[in-house]
Amino acid sequence: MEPGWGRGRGLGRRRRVMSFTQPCLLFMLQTGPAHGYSLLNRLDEFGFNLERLDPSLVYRALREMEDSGWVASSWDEDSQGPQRRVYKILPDGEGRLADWIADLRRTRDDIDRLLTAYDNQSQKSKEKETQ
Amino acid sequence: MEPGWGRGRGLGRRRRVMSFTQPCLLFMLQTGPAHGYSLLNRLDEFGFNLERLDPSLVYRALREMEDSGWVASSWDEDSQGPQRRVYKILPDGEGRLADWIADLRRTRDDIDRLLTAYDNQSQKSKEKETQ
DNA sequence: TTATCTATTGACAATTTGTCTATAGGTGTG
DNA sequence: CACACCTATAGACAAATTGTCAATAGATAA
Repeated sequence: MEPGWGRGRGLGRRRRVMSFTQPCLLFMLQTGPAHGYSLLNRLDEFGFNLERLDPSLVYRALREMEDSGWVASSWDEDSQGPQRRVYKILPDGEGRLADWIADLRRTRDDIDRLLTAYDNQSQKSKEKETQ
Repeated sequence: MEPGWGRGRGLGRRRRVMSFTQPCLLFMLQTGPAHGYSLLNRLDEFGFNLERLDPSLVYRALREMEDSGWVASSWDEDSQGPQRRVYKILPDGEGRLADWIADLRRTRDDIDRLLTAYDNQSQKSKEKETQ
């Protein structure tokens, strides 16, 4: 459905994995509504380094997903402190997530193929050495 | 060594996998010198769709890697048809490839973590349905 | 001579990321 | 109260990466 690493020329234009952030956010939202800040702080579960991750990137990703109709947000009424937006996933978002997951599976398999080839190659050179 | 998906804020700036093209090219060059066109046509082994892949992207990647000192090129003397550049990997390129492979391993593991979580979640919803 | 395949390059637009700054309410401390 | 610090979100703009298209050119086959 979505293109692979093969880009360019007419058809498939966008990269397979739009930075991994949006799929992770969508996945977290599939388990229940949450506001940006808490999502941000749970991204380390997916390999993000929270000290290096600029929060604005997460908020931007959420806004973009809202523009795309994958999530909806509203201001949380009963919250102490500064106002916060609560996001929830929409049906289109669940569909998008399913597509992304399928893409990620292919991506993982592609990476695996290279890793395996590399390991085989290294193995071969090593065997040659000890001949 | 290289940053993860976590971007922004000072330290790790570049994305982990620069589009997958360069690692694949470097890997192929590790098995022996080759010219751009033949490398291009072997990229389908790594999941690229050759019909959609714009050749200019491959040549650009090769030129960038040459600028970085990872590969070296020379014009092939004894070749029929249009002149062609033969690339070979340099020691720095082998080092860079090893780093990329390590990054890709982490990337694959990160993706795997999300896929596993997604599958578990789907499994749970299914079980709930049939209750 | 026209098309097609091999082979490479360059320019420029579009998209995605990265960085930095601004805003603002709440809490705890000296 | 002044100050630091944490929660929470947003906006502007620069930098990097990708995508698209067009140009060039030799060889070969119809």
